[in-house]
Amino acid sequence: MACFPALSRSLKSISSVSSISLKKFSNSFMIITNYAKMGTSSHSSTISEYLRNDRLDEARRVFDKITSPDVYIYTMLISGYCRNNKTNEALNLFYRMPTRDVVSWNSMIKGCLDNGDLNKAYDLFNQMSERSVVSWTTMVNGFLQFGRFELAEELFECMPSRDIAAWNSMVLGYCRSGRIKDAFNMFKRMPSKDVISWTMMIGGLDQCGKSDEALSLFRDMRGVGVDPTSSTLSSVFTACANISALERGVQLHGHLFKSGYVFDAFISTSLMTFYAKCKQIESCLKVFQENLVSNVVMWTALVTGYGLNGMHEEALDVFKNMMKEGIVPNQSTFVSALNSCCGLEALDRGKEIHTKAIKLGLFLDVFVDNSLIVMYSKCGNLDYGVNVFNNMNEKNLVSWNSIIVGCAQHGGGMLALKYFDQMAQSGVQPDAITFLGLLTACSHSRMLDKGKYVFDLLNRDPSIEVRLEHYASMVDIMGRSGQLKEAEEFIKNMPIKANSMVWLALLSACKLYSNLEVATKAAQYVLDLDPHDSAAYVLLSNLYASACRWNDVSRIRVMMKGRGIIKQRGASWVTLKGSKHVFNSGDISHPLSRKIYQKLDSLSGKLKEFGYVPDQRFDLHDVENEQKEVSLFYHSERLAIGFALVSTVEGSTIRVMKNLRVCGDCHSAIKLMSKIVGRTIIIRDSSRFHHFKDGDCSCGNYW
DNA sequence: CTAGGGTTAG
Repeated sequence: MACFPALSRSLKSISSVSSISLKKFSNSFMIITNYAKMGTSSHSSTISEYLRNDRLDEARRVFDKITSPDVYIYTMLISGYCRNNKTNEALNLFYRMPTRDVVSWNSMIKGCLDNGDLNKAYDLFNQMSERSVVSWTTMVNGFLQFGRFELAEELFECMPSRDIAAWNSMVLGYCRSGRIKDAFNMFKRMPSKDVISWTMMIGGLDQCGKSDEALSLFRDMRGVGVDPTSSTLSSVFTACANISALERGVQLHGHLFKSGYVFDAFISTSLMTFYAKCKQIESCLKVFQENLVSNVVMWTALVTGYGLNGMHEEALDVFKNMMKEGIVPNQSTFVSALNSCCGLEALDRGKEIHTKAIKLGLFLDVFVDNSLIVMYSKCGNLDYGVNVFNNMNEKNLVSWNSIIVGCAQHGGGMLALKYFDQMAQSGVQPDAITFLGLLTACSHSRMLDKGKYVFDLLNRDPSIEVRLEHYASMVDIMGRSGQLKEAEEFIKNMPIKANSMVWLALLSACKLYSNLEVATKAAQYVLDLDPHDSAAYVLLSNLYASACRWNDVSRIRVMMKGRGIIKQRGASWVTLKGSKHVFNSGDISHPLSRKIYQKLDSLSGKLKEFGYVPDQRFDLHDVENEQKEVSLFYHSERLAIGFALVSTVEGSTIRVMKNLRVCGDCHSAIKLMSKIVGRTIIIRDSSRFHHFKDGDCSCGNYW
C-alpha cells in the first residue's frame, strides 16, 4: 500500500463516473475516429504495415510526414513502441498528442504495465478524466500481475460496472499466482460466466495440481450447456495428461473425432502430450501425423514425447527431421533435445546441438543454457558446463542449482560452495534442490564441517522444507568421515521418520569403515523398511565377507534368493561417434576384443612396476558379483577403458559410464593407469563421477 | 495491430 497512499481517496472520486456517461462518451468518440480515419487512411495503412513487422523507425518516418496526425495514428504508433519496450518514445508521443481519447490512455497504461512500470501506469490511470471498463480492467490486471492483490481487489470492487472480462481478469490473476481458492470464490461470485471463465478455472485448477477437480469442473461446464472451445479442450487434455487419465482422454478424443471436430494445433499438441505422458507414443505420433498444420510447438511436443518414453534416439531423429522440414527449433525444442542427449549420455550429440543453438542465436537463452549445463555435466564434461554457466547474462535459480549439482556430482565440493557464495551475492534465493546439491557436494568431497554448516543453514531457512534426501545426505557426510555413532544418533533424533534411503547411507558408511556392529542395525532398518533394496543385501554381504564371516555371507545370499532379489549385472560403456559400446565383465564379443585384451595385458605389466598389487578380496566378492573366474583385469570398466585407449586419440580424455559402483581394486588400478597412459579418465558410476588423473582420483578414495 | 479476459511444447 505504501506506494499508493492515494488509492482509497482517488478511488472514491473515480467511482462516481457512471457507466451511462461512459457509454455516451465512447459513442461520440467513434464518430470522430471514423471521420479522422478518412483523411489519413493511406498513411495509416502504411504505418500499420510497418508496425506489424516491428519496423518502428520506418513507421515513425511516415508518421512524421503527416501534418496533423489523428488520435488513431498516434495511438497506433504508441502501441507499436510499447510492444517493442520503447516506453519512453511512447510516452513522448503520448504527451505530445493534441487530444487523447480513452483508447490512447488505455494503450499507454498497458504499455507501462508491460514494461514493468506499475507506478507510471497507475499515475496515468489516476490522471484520466473518463475511464472505460477497459481502463479499469487494464489497471486491475496490472496490480494482479505485480502481485498487488489487495490493490487489485480494492480497485475491482470500486469499478462502476464490471463486465465478464473484468471478472475473468480477477479469476485469472488469482489462478496465475496459485491462489486457487480466491480464484474459485471469484468464479462462484460471478453474476454470469462465459466459456472463457470456465476455461480459465479449469486450467487454473490443473496448474495448481488439482487436475481431477479440473476435469470435474469440465463436466459441470458441459452440464450447464456451455460448449467448449479449442482452449477449453486443450486445457482438459493437459489435465488428463497430468494425472495420466488415459481412459478419460481417449474417450473425449474419440468423441470429438466422431463428431467431426476440426483439431487445431493447440488441441493436437495437448493431445500429443497427453498420449506421450500416458506412454502411448504411437498415438502421440498418430496425432502428429494426422494434423494438417505443423508448427514448432507440435514438433517439440513430439521430441519431448519420445524423450518421455525413453526413446531418445528417436527424439533426436525428430529434432533432425524437423530442421530438414524447414521448421526452426526454438528454446523449448533445444531443451527437449538436450534432455535426450542426457538420456543417451551422448556428449558428442550434445555438442552438436549446442553448436546449432549458437547458430540460431539461442546461446544466451537461460533455458537453453540451463539445459546445456545439465547436459554437459551429466555427459561427463563439467568444464564445458562451467563455461556455459560463466558466460550467462541472466542466471536463475535453475542455473545455480544446475551448476551446483554438476559440481557435486563431479566431486567439486569447494567449487560448489564457491558458486553458492556467488548465488547468495546475486540475490537468488536457494531452494531444497540447492541444499541437496550442496550437501551432496560436501559428501562427495568429504567435507564434514562444511556439510554441517550447510545443514545448519538449511535448518535456519523456514521457507525450505527439510526432506528425507537432505537427512540421508547429512548421514552420508558424517558416515564418510567415520562418524558412524554420531550418524546413528542423528538419524534417531530426526524430526521425521527415517526411510530406507537414510539408513542405507549409514550402511554404506559402515562398509567403508568395516563397522559390522552399526552395519547390522542399519541393515535391519533398511530391510524392514524396504525388503527389496538389493543394495542393502550386497553391502551387508560384502561386509560379512571382508570379516570372513562366510556363514553370514551365505545366509544373506539365501535370503536374497528367497525374496527374489537379483543383483544387477555390472556393465560399462563408452560412447564414440554416436555409438554406444557396452562391455560386461570378461566380455569377448566386441570386434576389437583382441586389441583390447592385448592393451590391458600390456598395461597390467606396467601396473605392477608401479607397485600395484591386485586386491583379491574384490575378486571373490566384489560389489557387483561379476563372475568369480574372471580376472580382476577384465572387469567391465577396464574393458571399456581398454576400448577407449585403442580407439581414441592419444592424450584425449576418456569417458566411461558404469551402472554400478566401481570396485575397489579397479579404482586403484585405474588411478595408476591414468598416470601410465597420460590420460584423464572420467568414470561415472552409480553415484558420481570419478576423475582419474596423474595417479589420483577426485573422489579421494571414498565413494 | 489504437485498449481489457482463455489454449499447446518446455
